Amino acid sequence: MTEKGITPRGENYSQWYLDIIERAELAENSSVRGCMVIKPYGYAIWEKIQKGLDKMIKESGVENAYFPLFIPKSFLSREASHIKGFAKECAIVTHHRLKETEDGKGVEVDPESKLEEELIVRPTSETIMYDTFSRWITSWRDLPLKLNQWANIVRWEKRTRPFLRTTEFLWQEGHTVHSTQKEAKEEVLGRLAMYTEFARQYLAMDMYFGKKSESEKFAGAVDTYGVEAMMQDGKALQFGTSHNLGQNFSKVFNIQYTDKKGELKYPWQTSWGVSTRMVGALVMAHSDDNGLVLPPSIAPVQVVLVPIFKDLNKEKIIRYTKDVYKEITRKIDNVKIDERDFVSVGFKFNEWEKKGIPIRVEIGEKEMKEGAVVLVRRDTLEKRNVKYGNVLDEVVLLLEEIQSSLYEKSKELLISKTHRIEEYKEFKKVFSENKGFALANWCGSKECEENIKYETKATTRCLRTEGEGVLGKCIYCGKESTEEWIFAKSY
RNA sequence: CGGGGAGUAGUUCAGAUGGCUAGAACGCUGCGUUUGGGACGCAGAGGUCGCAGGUUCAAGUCCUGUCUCCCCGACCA
Repeated sequence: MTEKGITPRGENYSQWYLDIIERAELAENSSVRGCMVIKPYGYAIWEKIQKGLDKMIKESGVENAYFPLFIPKSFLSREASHIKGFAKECAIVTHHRLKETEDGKGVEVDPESKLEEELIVRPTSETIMYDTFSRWITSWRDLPLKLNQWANIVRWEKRTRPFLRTTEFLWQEGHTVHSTQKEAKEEVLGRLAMYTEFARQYLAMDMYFGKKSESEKFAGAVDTYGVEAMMQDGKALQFGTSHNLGQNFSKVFNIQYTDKKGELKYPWQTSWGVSTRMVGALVMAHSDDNGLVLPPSIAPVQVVLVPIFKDLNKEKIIRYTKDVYKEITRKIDNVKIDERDFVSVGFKFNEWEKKGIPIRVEIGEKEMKEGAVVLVRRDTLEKRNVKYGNVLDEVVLLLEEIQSSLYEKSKELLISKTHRIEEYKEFKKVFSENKGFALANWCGSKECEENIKYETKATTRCLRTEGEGVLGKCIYCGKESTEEWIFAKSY
C-alpha cells in the first residue's frame, strides 16, 4: 500500500491498479486462495453493470434461468476438447461428509462418504445445461432456445489478480440453440456487437472484436470470438467472448429435434459471456493517479454533495444543501449528501475522488450567500461555479459531458496505440517499448504464433472482419497472407 | 510447476553479534480544539512474535521440521 499517495502510472501499472482498487474500496483478497471479497462499493458497480447488461440481454429475446453449481464428471468429459481445456483447473467434490477426528479436536473427511461419481464445481455450464436441453428440445418449434444465467464460476487458475482473474468469479453466460448454422453464426456475431455496444454506452470504453486464433479458442468451440479492450498501458484485456459451438455439443449430449420435414437433426449452438473482469477493465481504462474514475452511467453515486460547515452555520448550510439535493434529484437518482461532521472537508473530497464519483458539489458559506454551488468533475478535476437556478441543467449536461469525454478518450487511446506493422523488426520494437496493438498479417501457422509469443510476449488477439482479405506478408515467416490480425501483450 | 521474497498489534513494518516489562507509524476508542483539499493535542485499548520440536540459565532472534501467504513467469473470462 502506498501511503497517502499514489503509484505513478508509468512506473508500475500493475501496482497502480491494485492501489486504485484498495483505495476505492472495491475489493480485497480473501483468505481463500485466489478468491476475492467484493466490498459493497465494488459490488454496487457490478450491480450497475449487471443491470445494464441484463436489460440488453432480455431485450434481445433471452430469458434468465439457473442451473446447478455441480457438474457430474461424466458430463464434463463428454466433449473431448472441452474436458481437455478445463481438466487442469477444476475444483472437485469427492465426499459429502465430515467426521470428528479420533482425538476429538477437529474434523476430517469421512472416507465412508466418498461419492460414487465426483462432482465438478462448474468452470462453465455448457455441459450441465446441454444435458437438460436434450430433454427440452424435441421439435423445430422449440427453437431457437435462448437462455442466460448469472452465476459464479470456479476455475483453479495458477495466478490470480483482483477482478481480472480470480479462482471464483461472477459472470453471465448465455446459451442459445438454433436450427441452422447461419442463425447460430448471426447469434455469435450479434453478441459481440451487444458487448461492444454495452462497453461503449455504459462503460465509456471503445474496443475491437473479432475471431480468436485456433490456440486461443474456447475448449469445445468451432470458433471463438473475443472483444478486446486496451488498457492505459497499452496491454490488451479480453473483455468478453462469444463462441460458435457448431454441433460439437449437441452431438455428444444428444440434443436432437425433428424438423418440418420430419427428419431428426442436431441443432447449432452458441455460448457467450462476460464476467466481473469488466470491473477490472473499467478500473484500468479510466482511472488516474488520484484514484478511480467512473463513467456516470455506471457510477453507483453520480453526484455527491459536500456541505462545508462550521458548528455555527451547520444548520443553514445543510438546509441549503438539501434544497440543492431536491433540485438535482428532480432528474438524477443517484445523488448523495455527505453530512458527516466527524471528518474534515479535505478528507471527504479525497474520499469521493478515490471512489471516482463523477461530480462533486461543494456547498459552503460562500456559495450559499451567492446562491450558487461549485461543481467539480472527477475526470478533469475542473471546478465550475454555477447559480442555483442552473444547477440541475448543468449537472445533467456535465454528466453527459463526462460520459462522452471518457469514451472519446478511450477511443483515442485505442486508435493512437494501434499501428499497422509490416516489419518484424519494428514489431519487436513496439512490444519492447511502447506496447499497444499491432495490426499485422499472419500466415495462420501455429509455429509463427508461438515464436512471436516467445520472442515478443505478444499474442494474437483477434481477427477483425476488417482484417479479413487484407493482403500482406506474414510478419514472422514472410509467407503470403490474407489476414491482418491484432497482436498485443495481454492481461 | 519453475524463480524470488515474507510470516511480529487491525494494517505496513522495525526489532546487529540470543538478555530483562516486544516497538513505531497508520488505523481504532474517549475527551477537547478543529473543519474551503487527506486536522491537531492529550489519554487509552490492542501481541500465545505462523505452527511443532530442539539447543540454552535465557529464543522474536540460533538449529530442524512443517504450514501459509505475496511477487515474477507458464495457464486463462
